Amino acid sequence: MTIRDIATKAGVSVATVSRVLNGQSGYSPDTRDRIMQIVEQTGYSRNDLARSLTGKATHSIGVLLPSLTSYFQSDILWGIETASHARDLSVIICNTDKNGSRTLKYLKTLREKRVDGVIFVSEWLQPEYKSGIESLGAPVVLVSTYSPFFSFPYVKVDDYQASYDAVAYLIDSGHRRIGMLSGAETDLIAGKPRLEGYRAALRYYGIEFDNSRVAYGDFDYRSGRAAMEALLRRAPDTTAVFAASDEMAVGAMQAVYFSGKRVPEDISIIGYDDTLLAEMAHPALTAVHQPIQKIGSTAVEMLNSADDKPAGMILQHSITERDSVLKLN
Amino acid sequence: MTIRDIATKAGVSVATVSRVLNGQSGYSPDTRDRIMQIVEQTGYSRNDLARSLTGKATHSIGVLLPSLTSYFQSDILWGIETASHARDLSVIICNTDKNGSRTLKYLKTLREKRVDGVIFVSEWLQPEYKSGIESLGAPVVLVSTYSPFFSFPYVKVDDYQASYDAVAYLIDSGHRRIGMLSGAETDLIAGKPRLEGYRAALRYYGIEFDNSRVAYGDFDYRSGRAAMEALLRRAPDTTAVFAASDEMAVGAMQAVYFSGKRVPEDISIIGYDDTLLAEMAHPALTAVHQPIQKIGSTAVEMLNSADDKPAGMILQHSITERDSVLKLN
DNA sequence: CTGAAAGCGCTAACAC
DNA sequence: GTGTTAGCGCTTTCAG
Repeated sequence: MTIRDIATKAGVSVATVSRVLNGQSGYSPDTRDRIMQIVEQTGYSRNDLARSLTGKATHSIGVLLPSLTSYFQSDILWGIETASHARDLSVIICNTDKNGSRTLKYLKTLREKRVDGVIFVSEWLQPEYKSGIESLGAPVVLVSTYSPFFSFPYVKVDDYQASYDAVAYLIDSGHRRIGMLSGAETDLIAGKPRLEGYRAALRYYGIEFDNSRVAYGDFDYRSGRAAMEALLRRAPDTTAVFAASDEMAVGAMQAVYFSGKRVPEDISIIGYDDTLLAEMAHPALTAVHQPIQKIGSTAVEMLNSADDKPAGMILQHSITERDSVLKLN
Repeated sequence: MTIRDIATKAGVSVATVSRVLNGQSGYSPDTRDRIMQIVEQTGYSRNDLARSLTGKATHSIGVLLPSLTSYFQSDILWGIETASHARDLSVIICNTDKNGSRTLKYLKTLREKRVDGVIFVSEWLQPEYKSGIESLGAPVVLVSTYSPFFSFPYVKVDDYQASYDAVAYLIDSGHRRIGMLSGAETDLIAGKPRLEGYRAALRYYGIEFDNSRVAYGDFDYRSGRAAMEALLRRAPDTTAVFAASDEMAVGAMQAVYFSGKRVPEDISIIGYDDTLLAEMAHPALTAVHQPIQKIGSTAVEMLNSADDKPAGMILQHSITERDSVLKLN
């Protein structure tokens, strides 16, 4: 069943059918009704491929993300999907698995599919992606990341400031011997900035930075647990810890329990992201809150705001207080 | 840059270019090299829309799921995405939000995009979807669900048997006063069967079913917590509980803690799914294991195995023992 | 108000 | 081996 079939049945031309189907003008109410009726009866479905081929939009966007299995990624995706659906955009997911060649392949596919835009989530854009991205010929926006090589609009929170605030919160609660479970220092998005924020807060409050109080991981549960074990070993007098992600924080809790200590009585922990995990933890996790879903939906909006996109958009973070931080004062 | 452009540059016809681009036969190595070189230079990218329009596949599938934000859904999606990528299929995600009209709208879009197949994850297929699904004109497979109205192939574990085994495990561990945190009885997929499995196990071991020991929720954390609170109130002498999902189990743990009891010393808990959450829980959660990612990838395989699809595929479940169940014997 | 016709970029006979 | 040509289903001038 094509537009031509229904044109024939209605005794009009394809042009007319196309017009009514697209809500344009230039036909009598009469013919419109006749056409619509036939459309209903026959169960005609327009072919979006043909439609897009004529040079219009494809009504689909691609989302590249390093992983699917964390509440953070899921929530971002939720925000993106919801906003897209509201705009009649289909979203194609691409799990890059932090793999360069996989990413390149996705970029190729996305280009062949002529997507209307692509969103990179938590991805560090390699210079080698340049040609692949440019030839996309579509707008791109960055989520929870940014790039020094590409000047794409981004939407994220201020990692440095958020970390600073988390640590300041710990200090305000009376803690002085504060450790950190950080991402890799080479990670210029979620690693270094958060670590710097931690150091800056210590500095501001006149607390000396002690290298033995920071342990590294890669944001996931297991690495958080391992990092905390190391930290506990190296600096057992630590009374509070700032974890660079909720998952790491939960891993840290586990390590604390197994060391025979308690949270928050012996060790306070503050997380980062404020995902559902923070609520599920026991004790419930105090954490830096990111408006995750909103970050996702904002990205979609930026994709569509043709021109005058801001260079970037920094969304507000905050601290959600729960039960994992002991107030010493 | 189209196939025609590169044909001109190479001094051959579009047909020839198409042939080499698609690895068909019928051209000299010479012309092939010439063409490929021009393709490289110009950075030509084939237009998949045009390609699909000619009646071939669209190389994309749609995945409908009720939610994005649970490890279970994420893992299923991971399995689907990974298997799809290996087959050069793009996956379009559709978050139905358990909403009928949203689902119908997605079905419409998916049809307009002429997807090669669609996968329903954990969705109960409403009769009203019938025309929408049929007019898709594409194969569909069901994941972690099945349908009495539609005879689509499905892939899942045996919910009834898995639940039976979970409860039998509890009984074997010496428990007799066993409760259950169930999904709605009206949920014919993950609700009723699991509840029936629970009852069957009790029956088999000669334990009387006690209605006050079962509380209902909807598989998520909060409902699990609330259900457990109710259960604790109604049947405080319960020594073990089977939760219909890991999330509910974790919610239950929280309720237990707040009631002043401990897991597993006072109350044992066994979960269902065996997601990352089970590992993150404290104590680590013993749970019914489902091969989640494999379920996802298997679904993609079924989509592609043209004919002779099995009516359904029941994957093996097992029990992952951790620390949330106390052995009374 | 409505129709004819020229593509959009590609594939697939069918010729030579 | 290689070229011609007829679509695939739709949008969009350009004419009436």
